[in-house]
Amino acid sequence: MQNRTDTTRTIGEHGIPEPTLRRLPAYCQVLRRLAGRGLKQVSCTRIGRELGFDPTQVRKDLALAGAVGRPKVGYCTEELYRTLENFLGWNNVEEAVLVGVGHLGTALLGYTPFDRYGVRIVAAFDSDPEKLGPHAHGVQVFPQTRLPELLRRMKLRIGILTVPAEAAQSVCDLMTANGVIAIWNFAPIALSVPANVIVQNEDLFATLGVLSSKLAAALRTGS
Amino acid sequence: MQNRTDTTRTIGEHGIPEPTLRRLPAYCQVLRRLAGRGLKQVSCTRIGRELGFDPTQVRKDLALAGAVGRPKVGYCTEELYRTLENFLGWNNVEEAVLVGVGHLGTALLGYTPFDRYGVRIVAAFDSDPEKLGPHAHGVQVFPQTRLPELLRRMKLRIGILTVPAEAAQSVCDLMTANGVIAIWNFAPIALSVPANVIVQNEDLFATLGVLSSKLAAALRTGS
DNA sequence: AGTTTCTCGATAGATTTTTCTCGATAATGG
DNA sequence: CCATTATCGAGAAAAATCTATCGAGAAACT
Ligand SMILES: NC(=O)c1ccc[n+]([C@@H]2O[C@H](COP(=O)([O-])OP(=O)(O)OC[C@H]3O[C@@H](n4cnc5c(N)ncnc54)[C@H](O)[C@@H]3O)[C@@H](O)[C@H]2O)c1
Ligand SMILES: NC(=O)c1ccc[n+]([C@@H]2O[C@H](COP(=O)([O-])OP(=O)(O)OC[C@H]3O[C@@H](n4cnc5c(N)ncnc54)[C@H](O)[C@@H]3O)[C@@H](O)[C@H]2O)c1
Repeated sequence: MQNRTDTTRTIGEHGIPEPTLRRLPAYCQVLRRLAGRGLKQVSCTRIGRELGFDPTQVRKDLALAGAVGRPKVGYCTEELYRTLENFLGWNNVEEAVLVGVGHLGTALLGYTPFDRYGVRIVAAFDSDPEKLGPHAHGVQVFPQTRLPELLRRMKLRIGILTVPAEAAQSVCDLMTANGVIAIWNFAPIALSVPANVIVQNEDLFATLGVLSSKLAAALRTGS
Repeated sequence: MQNRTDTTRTIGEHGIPEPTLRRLPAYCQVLRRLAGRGLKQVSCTRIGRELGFDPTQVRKDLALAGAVGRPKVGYCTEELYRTLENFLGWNNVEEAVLVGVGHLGTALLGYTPFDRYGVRIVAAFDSDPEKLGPHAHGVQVFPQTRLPELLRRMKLRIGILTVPAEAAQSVCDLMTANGVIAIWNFAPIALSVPANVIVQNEDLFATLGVLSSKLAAALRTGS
């Protein structure tokens, strides 16, 4: 089909389709569950049924992540899980910083099984003096003013951003200026960052938008 | 291209591509911001620049949502905003129920500007007696046992699910059995529901997976 | 042992989504 | 008034993604 001079451009280093990438965590969860039930072998058909995905798609996704299976048998549950975990970078946990200990930030700080997902929050910051002090799981909340100093000292590379939208860009700048190269952004705003920095927006309202527009459509049609 | 007997099947009633649907809320946010600055007219180029999207894509998205603009001028900011809001169903706010007043549920209950996004949480439920009573914004937390009764009485159609994964399916069943037809699910598990029920999963770990695998790839390559 | 059945892996086909190109239109500035 | 420029709208092309098909291997059953 496409015989330009240089195909295989996109598949440079981590050139996995993003939709695939977004499905991998779901596979991990299913595998953990099935492994917990003592299932040694697992097939794409099975995984697909659990998640409502097409088996062929599952197979393709797993292949892209580097998994290999055997005909009739499927994949070894444990091995497949480790392959995915390794691919996602979840086997060696990265330490992370969280800025903005409000409603959402507190919820994230309180979420225990985060290190299962490759991230451990080791420090938090807030500009509000009332938020300071030790928090859940012994994570300390520091005053925002100490962010540059501590960030440099601790060499944290992942930043979680849960401040109001107005403050997001300036906090983001502060993070990137002090060594953060990957940002998980919960503020509903597009951040502008240096070229080498990775930003992933957790856009809750995108999901809500899909939900409510589908609902609106269903109500128009249905009754 | 496709001259089957019945084309225009997919474009039945709400046949907008889902990626488009997911971008619409972002356009709303930008428009709100720009309108706040007194901007009467706005172009796709401008919106695209704010969000890092391709202008053509913005134009196509807006067209799909039913917006019309004028050459050289662009769109009327206010009118465009209302068009999108109307398309998303965010102009008439739906009342919603939240089940699971834990870390995440509390954060959502505490989020003031939800009604700007078409949803108002009017009741919450939890199986833990300690969580009962009045909560932020006067939302009452009821015991889980009263869910069927109150759900039927209040005729709520949107359910927000923030219970642990193990409990998610049973709570979901309870919701759908009592009139809920749209579920915003935060539990990391695939729900099975009757055919007419809409489920949107807010899969936080999908985003985190993309982030960490990109970071892992960058670290492998870069340094 | 032979047959059946289930599954992976690869390839090709279909569909969806994004990007590009073009002409028409309206404001702006000489 | 006319050239210029910015913009929408529509349609085509390109790219990405998803789905279907087929062959071969491995286990289970007869
Ligand atoms: N709570 C939710 O359910 C929810 C849902 C969707 C999106 N969000 C988004 O998440 C972000 C946080 O929401 P929230 O409800 O937790 O808000 P919040 O107001 O409860 O918390 C924000 C926190 O950030 C702190 N902060 C403000 N400016 C700061 C600065 N410059 N440096 C450091 N800390 C600063 C505040 O002191 C506060 O503790 C917002 O952008 C919001 O739009 C929240
Ligand atoms: N907190 C986070 O940052 C976070 C992040 C990602 C995903 N999640 C997911 O969101 C969900 C909630 O997380 P959380 O941290 O708020 O958990 P949590 O344990 O703090 O809260 C769960 C709440 O649900 C209630 N509950 C349990 N079973 C119930 C039942 N059958 N009926 C009614 N209520 C019941 C509990 O009493 C508790 O109040 C989980 O599925 C979790 O995996 C949370």
